[in-house]
Amino acid sequence: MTSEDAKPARTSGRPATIDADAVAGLALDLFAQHGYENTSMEDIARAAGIGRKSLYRYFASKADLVWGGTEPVVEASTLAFGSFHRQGKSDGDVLAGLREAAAAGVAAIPDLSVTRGRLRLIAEHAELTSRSYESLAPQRERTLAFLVENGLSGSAARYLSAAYLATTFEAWMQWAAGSDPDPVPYLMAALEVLRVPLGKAGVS
Amino acid sequence: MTSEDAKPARTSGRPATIDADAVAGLALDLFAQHGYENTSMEDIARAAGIGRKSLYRYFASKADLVWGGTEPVVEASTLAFGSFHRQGKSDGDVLAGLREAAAAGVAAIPDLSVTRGRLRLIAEHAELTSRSYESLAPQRERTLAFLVENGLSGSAARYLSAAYLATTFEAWMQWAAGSDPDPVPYLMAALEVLRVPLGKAGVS
DNA sequence: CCACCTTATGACACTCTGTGTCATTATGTA
DNA sequence: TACATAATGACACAGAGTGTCATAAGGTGG
Repeated sequence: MTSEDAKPARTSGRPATIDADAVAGLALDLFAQHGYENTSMEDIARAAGIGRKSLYRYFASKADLVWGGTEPVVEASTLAFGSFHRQGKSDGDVLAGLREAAAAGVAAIPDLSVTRGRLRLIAEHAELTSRSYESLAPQRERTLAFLVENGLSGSAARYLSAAYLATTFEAWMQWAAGSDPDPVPYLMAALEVLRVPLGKAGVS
Repeated sequence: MTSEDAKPARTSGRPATIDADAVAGLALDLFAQHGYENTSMEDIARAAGIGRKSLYRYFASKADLVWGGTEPVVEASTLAFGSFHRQGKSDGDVLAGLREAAAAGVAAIPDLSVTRGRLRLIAEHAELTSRSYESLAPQRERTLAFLVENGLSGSAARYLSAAYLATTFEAWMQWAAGSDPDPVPYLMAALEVLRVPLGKAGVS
């Protein structure tokens, strides 16, 4: 999400002058100040000193301004899946892998208070809460792949990954609603409701 | 959702001339024929022979035309929770209650093929899939209440109900994607990934 | 130092969703 | 027949999101 990585360092052409992260932060401020629906994309663009169309070039939708910052968490969870597998624990409890992934996501967040603000904003607006399904789609795929790699059948993996996404999201929301500094206990409690169905090793 | 119940039988005033169910059915036909996003509310209104504003009086949003028909399922599940409790099995496995509720929802559907079409449409459009969070909100509350009444702690109930909603939704989507007539096996398989966390009876 | 090329930028116009207002119409009741 | 009630739709509006296109700005090669 940060504006400097990913981009393969172009050799020519006009360089970007807009700092996407700064604009997103500014938008969050405006949302906190005037309310989400009372702040139009036009308002945000004007406050950022850019055109509305330019704003849309960096953020595909208004919701992206809020959800955009969650991508690093997904990325970190993905990496945790990778290392879990490589450590050769794959014959063990895949739930341990899910726990590790959830905790790794937490560790990837530089400033939890910003995340709390973001999640509270999401909780307050159904339009944003709904977006969780789409925003977590990459994580759903990664989780599914991890579970299948570790011996679960396709359908069991699908249901377990759906449950994993839903419970961890709910855990984050519960954490955000309160004032506890550490979200990990919430995540661990949430994952307590999951189990690996019997006869998991159907393949290979 | 049907246009005749719920309404407390007014004593005077002009009676409604619009059949909401018929309009929703017509909209589904148009969506199937021209695609969801290629069909505007204006198109639907025109095809139904009514004004766009009147259409919005019956359906708060375009998504409601698709999701509206799922309310009976939620209602039936709710009733199943009630009877489960009254049968005095509440000291037993609450997961059995969830299974009963899921199955009861299936039994409440008059024509499964219509539901399959609806769910396929939902699956194809992220905009509609997202809506599941909002559309299932009543069911989330009912499930939460059921679990709490049966001795789960607030947080465990919250996580379990989130997982219940997510897995059953995923089960419905899996069923809709295929051609099996009965969704129940999908639902039962999905619920296999759930468990009641230890120390559930923390209250009362 | 200049020409060129690539890309960011924003002005303009447009469609569609969703909402609010308000006059009109139709129907059952007194 | 008058009245109250509620459905209906015409009109107008804000805002999200998209497409097109001319222009500006900086780097690269001559």
